[in-house]
Amino acid sequence: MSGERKRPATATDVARRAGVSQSAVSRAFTAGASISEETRARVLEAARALGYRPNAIARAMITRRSRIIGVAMANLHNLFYPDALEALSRGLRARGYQLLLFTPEAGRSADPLLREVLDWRVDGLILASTTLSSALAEECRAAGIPVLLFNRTARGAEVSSVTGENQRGGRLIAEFLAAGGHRRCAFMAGIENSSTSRDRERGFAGGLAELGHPAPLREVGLYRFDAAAAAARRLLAREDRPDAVFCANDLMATAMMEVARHEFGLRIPRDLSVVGFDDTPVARWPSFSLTSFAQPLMPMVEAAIGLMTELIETPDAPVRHVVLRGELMVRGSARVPAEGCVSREGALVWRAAEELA
Amino acid sequence: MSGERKRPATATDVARRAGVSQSAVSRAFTAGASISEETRARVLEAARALGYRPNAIARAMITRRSRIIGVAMANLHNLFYPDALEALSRGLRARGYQLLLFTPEAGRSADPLLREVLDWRVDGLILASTTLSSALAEECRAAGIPVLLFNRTARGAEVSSVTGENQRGGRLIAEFLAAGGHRRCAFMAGIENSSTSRDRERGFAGGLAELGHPAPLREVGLYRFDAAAAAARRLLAREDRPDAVFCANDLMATAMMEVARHEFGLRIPRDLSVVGFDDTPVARWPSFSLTSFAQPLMPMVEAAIGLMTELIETPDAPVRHVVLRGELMVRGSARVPAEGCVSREGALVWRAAEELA
DNA sequence: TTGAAAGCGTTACCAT
DNA sequence: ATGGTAACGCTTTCAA
Repeated sequence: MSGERKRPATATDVARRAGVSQSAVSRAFTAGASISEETRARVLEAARALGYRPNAIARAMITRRSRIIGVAMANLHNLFYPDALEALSRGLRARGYQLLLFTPEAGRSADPLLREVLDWRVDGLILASTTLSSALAEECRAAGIPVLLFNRTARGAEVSSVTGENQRGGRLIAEFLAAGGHRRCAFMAGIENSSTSRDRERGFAGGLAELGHPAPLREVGLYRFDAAAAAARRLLAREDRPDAVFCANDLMATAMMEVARHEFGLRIPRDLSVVGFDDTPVARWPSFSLTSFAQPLMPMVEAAIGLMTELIETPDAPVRHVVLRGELMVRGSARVPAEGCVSREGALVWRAAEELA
Repeated sequence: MSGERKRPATATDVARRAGVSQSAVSRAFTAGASISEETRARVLEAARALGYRPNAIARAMITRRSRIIGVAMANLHNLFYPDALEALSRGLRARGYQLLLFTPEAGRSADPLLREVLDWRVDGLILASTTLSSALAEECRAAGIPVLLFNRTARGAEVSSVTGENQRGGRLIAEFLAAGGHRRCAFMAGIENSSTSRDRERGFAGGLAELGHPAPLREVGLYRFDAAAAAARRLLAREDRPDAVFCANDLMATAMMEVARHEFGLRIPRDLSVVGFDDTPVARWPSFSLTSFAQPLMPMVEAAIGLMTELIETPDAPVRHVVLRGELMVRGSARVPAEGCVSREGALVWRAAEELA
């Protein structure tokens, strides 16, 4: 026989059992509250006996702080994101926050989802795969709900963000490929209107231009394996096939390598150099040994959590853009220039031109 | 100047503006409530003007149903899980539930985390990477909170679950490798005390035994790339090196292949056959072309959501164990037996012995 | 330090 | 169909 669904004990139940007021129970569970050691002990004992734990919903109701952070994340097949999510989850929880997850679809607007999340009066919003509509951004601002973009920036720049050096990364890769003697570079874009893809491309194309190279060929891989494989086929079938490709993330870079080797019989890096972005675990697999720009994942997550808690505690904190330094991890998927690389902690890293000055 | 953090409009605000009672506002937002079309329209108009949306926290408080499902998931670098998480998130939201994520650490008990999640009076718990302590399982049962294990089972079997055919999968792989003429099989375990690894191993070892094969060699790869690579080195350095390895997930299988090829110079499948489990996207990459047992991810997620909603709505629903059929996708990483494979939807699939009868 | 009482923003149950 | 009122379980005054 089951069905004895007893409703959870409340503070009043505990109060009765401990012979104190319900307020006392509340105080016993509030750090730094004014309560004698003796009554607190009595309360805690009674609570233990009844299996009492304060109802977070009621607490959120009265304090008007939910201690919930809404997190938007999609594109989870790009391993950068699951890792980020796991770290965010742990970090938020360590600071007493819950993580309410929502996963916007690539194509459509995230606004309806966002609204549902806002219904929970979340204390903050971390968006890792969507940008806000400006209408919703304004709504959040007016409601005093901090919004933080993770690994993206907004066009209007009126929302705080934490990112890696997308543009500098692209520029470094341009330098690196140029130094490697490549003459016909290509860029494989991710999702066209994402700030990450745009910034990486801007840095790359800008860097090539400065070095007197022609503008790179260009295809779109949507940050997905299949789309990237199709883009790779188009790129490699051209008369003027590129001798180097920078793919806007590692997943697309692996697709590029797979197609180049198995469908076009190319040898990497002899016939084609491939560079990725994010330095996800697959980049270290021997089959790929992918040269890739490493974003500092854990520092980014730490910064995001720190900034978010600051935004929550300081309502009028100004919009901030935190950019964290990364570096180009040099491996075997792209020709290595004769000089310009340095060894760091057992790994090879491309030394930026500006550092040489 | 900002800082005008106006608190969100309440039902009372809307009522005042619309010239109705606060109860009317509530009814306007409750499907099937007894309210005239006219007042509803007036209310909705006022609500729109004020940007009002019902406070989910207050609603949860009074209805005693949070419409939140707690989801435990870790091991996100195994791509099976991010995909499952994304699907769970979408499916739950489509049914009006929020997803509260928590990510237990591999080693330590999930109980403390679970407690925090229960503080939110979640309507249900889906555990994809942890098993409950029996104490907590009992607590949940008493409190009437449905618990569902996803891709795992509990020892005591007193908790409902949704899984693929782990044991049958292991058995099929044994048959497949035996039919391929292999004589020295090995098994690479995942996390030792996980039901998935145990069941896959039981099926595999049992199948081999029935076919008169010796017990497989055995190493532990913890479901992780690095640990699996280390295990692979131990396995391949042996005098009696195996000629076939079944790895309990795809990630470990790729590690196995990488080590075999790049450190031992082995050719796959000529020198070594490798079989994985989960049929994650990487299995289709040409470099691996991994033979792998496909778990039906989307049906599993659908079943989980369906079962969970049923458990929520039917308090005394009995414990159920849903097992969903999968199949062994045959590719190039393991020797293909002369017969026994059939083509299905353009892919090659191993036909189970029991189907031949 | 303690208890009583007033909310927090809803839904649900009454009457009307 | 509508409005008044009592919860829901807690935190936070305010007196004592």
